[in-house]
Amino acid sequence: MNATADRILDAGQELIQTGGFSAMSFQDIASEVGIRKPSIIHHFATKAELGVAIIRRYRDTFAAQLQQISEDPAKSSWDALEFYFSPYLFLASTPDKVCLCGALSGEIPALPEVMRVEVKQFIEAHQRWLEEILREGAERGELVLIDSPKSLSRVIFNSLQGSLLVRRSTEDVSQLKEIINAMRKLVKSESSIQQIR
Amino acid sequence: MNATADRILDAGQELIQTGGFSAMSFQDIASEVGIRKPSIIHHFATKAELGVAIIRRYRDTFAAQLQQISEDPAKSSWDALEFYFSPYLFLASTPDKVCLCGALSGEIPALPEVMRVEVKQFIEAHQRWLEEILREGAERGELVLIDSPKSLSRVIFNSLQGSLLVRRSTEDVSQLKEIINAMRKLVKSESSIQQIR
DNA sequence: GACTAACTACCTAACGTTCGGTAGTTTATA
DNA sequence: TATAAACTACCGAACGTTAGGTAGTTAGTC
Repeated sequence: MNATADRILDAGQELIQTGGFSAMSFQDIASEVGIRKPSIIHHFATKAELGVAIIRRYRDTFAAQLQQISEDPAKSSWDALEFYFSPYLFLASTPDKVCLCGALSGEIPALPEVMRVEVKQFIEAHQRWLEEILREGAERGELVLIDSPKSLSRVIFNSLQGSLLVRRSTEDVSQLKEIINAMRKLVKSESSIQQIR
Repeated sequence: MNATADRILDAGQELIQTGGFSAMSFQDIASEVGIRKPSIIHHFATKAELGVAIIRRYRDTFAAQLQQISEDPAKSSWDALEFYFSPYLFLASTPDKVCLCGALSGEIPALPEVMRVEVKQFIEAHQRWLEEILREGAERGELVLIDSPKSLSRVIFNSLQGSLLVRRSTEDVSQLKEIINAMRKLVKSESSIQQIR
């Protein structure tokens, strides 16, 4: 059984990923957790503070997993890339969940300043990490890139975020899988000499 | 001098593209247009109705431009593609404007049902159009695709939407230009045999 | 008895929306 | 052609609801 603070974070994150930060209310969280609205304020003084706590927890968890993969010599660049894809594939299987940073990026203008810097750092970390995987993979000959690691990492990250975003409108679950397959081709040597139709 | 209804649509669209539909209030629009809040209701009975009108106008304008290009025999697939990129490049030059359908996709769960179907149709139209350009370009030998027209159109559309979204966090204006350059490479023959580092 | 976690009750501000009404213009009819 | 009816564009005031947040109080634990 989790502590109340954790359950508040869980419920809050879920609500942000499904409906956004603005649409998430203390009342929603309270109903979900089974406590009263002001009890949340007891744990997180303001909505902004709660938002920051949710981002930091998510980012730290993710960063720890990424580092673990990076440091494991048995894991190839392919493994790292597939690991990076896995949470997106999970999100694609849900009806309307998106990546936390994608959800928050969409409403940056409405966010308090303290949260904006957190989101920015989170996204930059993602892109740096992806770029590093691609660079290493290319150096070790495991990947053959069709463009520079920096450009490709931007393409991959932005397409994934875009797919999750757009899927909520189209309700087309397969689109993200399609994108990921396309991304796999972009870092594989075969596709770069094969010309399709 | 535009009619009041048009000026309401203009102000509303601007507000959605910079801050989102939820954050847009009748009061904001009224202040911008220079009328009082209830006067907006005289032209658009509900916020949802206003939202629908904004999407339809945007979509119709865009569709007309696209059709014009498609029917012009002097325009190549390249021209059509570059035309498709141009509004994104314009948006990238603004501080925080995103594509209307991107902005709305991000808050689909918060939108009234009547607006959701409009957004969905809009996005599907975009993707169909892009796919058609790619297919024709490949058939006429003007483009050499690294993947199927359908997959590639998804990659292009989602990357563009994702870039606009993410740019608001990173404040990195160059990223969208970078993406568009990468997209150009994906449909050019040279890049598909050239392997970069 | 101090501290923590939860509670009830309440606040202010903002939201979309409704209501009743005022000008000014257009249309229909006697 | 004068007059009445209807319509267009807008307004101020208020509604019910919801939001984030505050104050003060109670129950349980070390």
